[in-house]
Amino acid sequence: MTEIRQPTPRRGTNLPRMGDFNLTVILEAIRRSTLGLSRVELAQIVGLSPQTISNISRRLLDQQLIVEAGKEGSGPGKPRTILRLNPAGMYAVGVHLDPAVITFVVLDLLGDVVRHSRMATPGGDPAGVITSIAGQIKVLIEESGVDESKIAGLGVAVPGPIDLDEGSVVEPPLLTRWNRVRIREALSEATGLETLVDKDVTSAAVAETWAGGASGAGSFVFMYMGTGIGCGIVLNDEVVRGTSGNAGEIGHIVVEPGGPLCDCGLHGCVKSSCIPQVLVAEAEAAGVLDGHREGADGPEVQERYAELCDKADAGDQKAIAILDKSATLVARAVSVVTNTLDVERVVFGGPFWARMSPYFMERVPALLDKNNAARMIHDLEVVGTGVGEDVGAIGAACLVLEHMLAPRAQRLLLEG
Amino acid sequence: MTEIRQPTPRRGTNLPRMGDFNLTVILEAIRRSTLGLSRVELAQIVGLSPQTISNISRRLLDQQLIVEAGKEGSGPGKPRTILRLNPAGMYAVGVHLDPAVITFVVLDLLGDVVRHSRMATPGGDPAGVITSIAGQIKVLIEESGVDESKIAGLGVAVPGPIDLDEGSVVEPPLLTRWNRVRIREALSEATGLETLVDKDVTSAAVAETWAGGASGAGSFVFMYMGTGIGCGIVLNDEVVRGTSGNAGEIGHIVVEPGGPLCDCGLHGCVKSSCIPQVLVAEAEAAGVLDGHREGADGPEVQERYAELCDKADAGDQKAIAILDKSATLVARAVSVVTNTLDVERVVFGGPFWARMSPYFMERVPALLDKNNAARMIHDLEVVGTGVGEDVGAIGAACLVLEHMLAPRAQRLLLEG
DNA sequence: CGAGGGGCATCAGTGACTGAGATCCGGCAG
DNA sequence: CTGCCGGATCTCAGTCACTGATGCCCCTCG
Repeated sequence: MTEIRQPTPRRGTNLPRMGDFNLTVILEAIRRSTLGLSRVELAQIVGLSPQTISNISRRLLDQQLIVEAGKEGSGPGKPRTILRLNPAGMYAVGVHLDPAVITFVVLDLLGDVVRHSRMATPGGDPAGVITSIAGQIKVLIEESGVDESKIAGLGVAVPGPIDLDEGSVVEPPLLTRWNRVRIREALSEATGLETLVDKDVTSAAVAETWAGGASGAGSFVFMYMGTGIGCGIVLNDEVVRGTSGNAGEIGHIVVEPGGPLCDCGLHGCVKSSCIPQVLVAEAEAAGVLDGHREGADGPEVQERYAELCDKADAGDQKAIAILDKSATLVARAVSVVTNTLDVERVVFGGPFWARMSPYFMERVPALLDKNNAARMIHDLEVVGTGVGEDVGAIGAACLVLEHMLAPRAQRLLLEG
Repeated sequence: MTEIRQPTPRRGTNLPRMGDFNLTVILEAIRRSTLGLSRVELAQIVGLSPQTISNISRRLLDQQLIVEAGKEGSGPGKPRTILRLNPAGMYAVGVHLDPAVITFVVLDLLGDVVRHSRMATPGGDPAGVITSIAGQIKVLIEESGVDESKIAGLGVAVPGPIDLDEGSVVEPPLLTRWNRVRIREALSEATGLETLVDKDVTSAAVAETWAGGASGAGSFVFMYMGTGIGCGIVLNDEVVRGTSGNAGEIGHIVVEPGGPLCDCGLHGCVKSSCIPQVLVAEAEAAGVLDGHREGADGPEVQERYAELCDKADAGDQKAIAILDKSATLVARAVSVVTNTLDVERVVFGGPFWARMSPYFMERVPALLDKNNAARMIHDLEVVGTGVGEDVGAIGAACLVLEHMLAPRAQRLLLEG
């Protein structure tokens, strides 16, 4: 128990901040519409006067963030000029540093992938790895052919725990030697790009808000199904990071009575009962998968997990049982989170999601509904993300877009 | 799985909203300072120019929300005029509808209780109960001697689940017959006061932000230890309510492997393992408490629980063991929440807290620290609330103050 | 081909914050 | 006791974002 910190009162706001904020509000409205919006529609939606909309539209057009895209005349009168996002108005680079593989993407303003690449995570010391990453980023940008002045920055998604203030990685379980490595500073210097660092699951949630379409709006939990299982949290369109950027640690929620012993001393935590590595081991023990390969790391687990899913897809009852059980267990953990936060939606995603999706979608929605404390008041949607396997890297790039262009309340406040 | 809702884009902001918001920012800064602040200090803290501070101070003085309270001259130069909250500038009425007892308070602007009263919760139909409540409110206001024009409104804290949009109570487990009762409408009509309804645990968290001093700032979880156990969540000084106002349902977090069977089908949930009723039953079974009284309702449980604590205070090892175990179990649930949200503080409170506090404060901090996923990055404070047993009712009144005077981001946005 | 209607731009007008300078207030040196 | 000085606060324009009124523009329809 430490001394209570001196509270930092919320700071005021002023005219320029207000203007910038309204600009982002309008941009978000355009972004969230599939087909673009006219100025009049925007005025209705955001509640500002048409004049203000016109002025801000002009600023956005000047900045080339939006373009006028044709007219739409339904009845009499002057047809509406449709405003649409200009995909080429801004780009961002995203890197996902995973214990097994590093993924790189260049994203345009729409959140579409312009170019991507991967490399196996080198095992050397962090400094060397960071140099490799910086090199690969340069190559990727060149290959993409994107005007460098249009690149707003670099986002980096890393496994937790992290220190958001420092921009550092703090001893993640599967990345030995990465002890308090200030990756933000290092990559910022090496690439010359404005750099943001965040946790992988948080990045995935941001990806959903930016590139995920309708399911990325409002309040939701993004369940990231990777080598580990974590969640990203978005409440009222704003991502929740927590005091130090470590929100979303759900590995020690107990989901399986009498399950395997976890390093925390309890049995049947998410971390010890439903992560892919455990399921693979279980399948090996049950004879569903042949051979026992110990010390399986990232890519190997993914392969073996795919084998397990293949068997299940082919009708192997034991394989199906393992996947079904994992769905049940994960649903219990999700219920804990959704009941704590009363969100309106759960979005599943991550590198393992595509293969497990049929088994999960069949069971999870009903289980969540059954355990939903607010069942009488509202439904709880369950959807799979539209953002694919690279959600970590895409989310990393979205961190940059979100930071620059999302209407966060924080943007209004004077900094101190 | 339902159709995805049409996203409701964030609405813009304008000049008057900005002015109102800055007013609340300044008020909050003054409120959070113990001894009052001068205009110059305010300018530094909130980041606005001294002129703006002066203008807003004048508005606040005109509204009698603050007063000039003496001068403070340390060196040469004109001494600073200290601005302080005017306790009599605004009042709010709070009601906590608990299954066992209804508590009423009148609060001043500082969050201090001006007057309070209680009544046993009548068993009749809701309409009758609501009439009684309205009557008691009238009496309380008269007795308090407060100028009615200074009463900003009425806050009502109720057990969940609730429907925030409707302002209704939706079938709480211990209040039979309260099925979708629109208590907000009913009490608003009956009393003529602006009325807000919220969940008891959320109200308790709001009480902490308003009347709890330093521990009510920043991001924290308020653990409400009542007949049931729930939590209120505050992130970055703003309370989290969830889609329908039902955030904070943690009753089904599994904390005791092989514990008692819960109605959800699992064993050892918070709800089935650590609520007072269960502990009392356990104590009876272990012979710590004599006699077995079944169907114990609210007040009786509290009495019996107090007896259990008396025994423990007197050194009864079995009683101590029961309380210690409950602390361990609750700590597990708290860890789940704090790791999910990465808050900086846990605040314990509620009607049962005072008695359990020594047993909890001895064990919980260490247990939380051990399980803190962000342990390497920051500490997790554990404190008991300064707001006493009436935290529910006080929080209810604070809902009104918070709604009118807290610098919520929501205040900036145009409504639609 | 003209009327009509809706979209959008222009032009002041309002109001909140800002910067410079004036004013006020108390302590301190002479 | 008096004048000087430093700091806090106020006065007075100035800037800028949003708003309301007005008018131009462009398309459809009769």
